[in-house]
Amino acid sequence: MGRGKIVIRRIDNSTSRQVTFSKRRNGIFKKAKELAILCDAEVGLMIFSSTGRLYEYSSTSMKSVIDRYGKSKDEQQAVANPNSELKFWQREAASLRQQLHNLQENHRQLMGGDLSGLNVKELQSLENQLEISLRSIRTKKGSLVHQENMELYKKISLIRQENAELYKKIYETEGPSEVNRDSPTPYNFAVVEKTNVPVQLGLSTLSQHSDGEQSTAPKLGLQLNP
Amino acid sequence: MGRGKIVIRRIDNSTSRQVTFSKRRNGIFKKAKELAILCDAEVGLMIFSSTGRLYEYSSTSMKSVIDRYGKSKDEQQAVANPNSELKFWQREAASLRQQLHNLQENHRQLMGGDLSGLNVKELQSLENQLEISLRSIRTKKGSLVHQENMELYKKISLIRQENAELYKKIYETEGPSEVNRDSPTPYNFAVVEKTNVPVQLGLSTLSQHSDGEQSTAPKLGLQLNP
DNA sequence: AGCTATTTATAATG
DNA sequence: TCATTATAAATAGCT
Repeated sequence: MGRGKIVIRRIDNSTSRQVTFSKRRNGIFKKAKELAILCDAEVGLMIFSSTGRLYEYSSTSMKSVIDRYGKSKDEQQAVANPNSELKFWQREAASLRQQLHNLQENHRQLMGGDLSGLNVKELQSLENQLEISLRSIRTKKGSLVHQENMELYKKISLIRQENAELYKKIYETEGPSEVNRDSPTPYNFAVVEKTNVPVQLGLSTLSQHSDGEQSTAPKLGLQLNP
Repeated sequence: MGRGKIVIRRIDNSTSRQVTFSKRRNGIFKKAKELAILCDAEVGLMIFSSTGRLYEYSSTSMKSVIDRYGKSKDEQQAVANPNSELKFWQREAASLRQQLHNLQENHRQLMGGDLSGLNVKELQSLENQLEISLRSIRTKKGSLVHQENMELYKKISLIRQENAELYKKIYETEGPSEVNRDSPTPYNFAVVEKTNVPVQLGLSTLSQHSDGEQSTAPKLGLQLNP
């Protein structure tokens, strides 16, 4: 795959050999990564250049790959080792790995992955499950947003109260001047009643939204920030 | 480098994944051999398939490569120690158990379980994920139901045709009597046109239902059962 | 397991 | 080393 065909034998010219090494090393690393991802494989690749330098790639970690390699080789030799504790742990790991694999498969399917091989009934059940999940998530989110808003209102109320007291101070020391005119209501109670109106709106909006666009809900709290 | 371009992501279909694995494994082994020869490099390549099978290549010997790797990394490989193997498996089991636990937690959360400890943003993300899943499930279900209906209509058409032929026989043997009056149209073609009307309705209903109550959809097929 | 239309890797070159 | 490009090689999608 180049301008000309080459024979696979050692490249004599040292410079060309280096250049080719660099290019092909990148190529094979890319291939290794693709294989690992596409085929869900664990890959370990070690390359020592002719100058002795190490280049490595592993889809997980080289230690894991080498350990697994050693283990795999031991199993292949199948030297009937009567060490029951070792066998116990090996079986334990195999069982756990199986469970993990099953759950991963389930999870992948759930997250919109591979739906082939499911019939209408199974799809209906999946759909129902997801709908139940969605409902409880939305409920939870709604109450969280509500709580968040409540805290924000409380905060606002406190700040307004503080303001009111500051105005009161100014009023007491300077007399009833124009300072009061273009300013918010200095009375805390009235302010609280005012700010409570959007709270009710926010709540009813949330419960209506159980099936549609809801990403605007969190903004309710933010809009009230000074 | 194939009939079509592909995205590098896990291949969902298990059979295709196996086929691709086999092809690409051969490809990468060839590349590794060529690199070793062309560039006078020492190469070690270990690949574990998703089913756990080991495939390996090394230009010298895997032991040599791993030893050299260990030296190069200034790490000692204690795999030879039989006691450490036990520890390895214990660690392996612990790690797998942890992964399993995490995934189970995730799964439970997803299936409408314990949502405490999640903030609004996380809940929103979960909600979005579930909505995507729901959409793809509904699409899949819709097409399955449609297919089912099509088969039922075909069946009905065949039965009506049979009926028509029976009527024809009666007509031919008994002459044009009253038998025909309170009975369905004996002509097959007309019947097929009639039964086609609900097909169109069913289809448009399905596509409109992408966001709302859809559990009635499967009944469309059932209502037509004799 | 083959077969090709395509994509991808890379040898040669600037 | 870097970029370009003509060409060889790999392989995705089929059968």
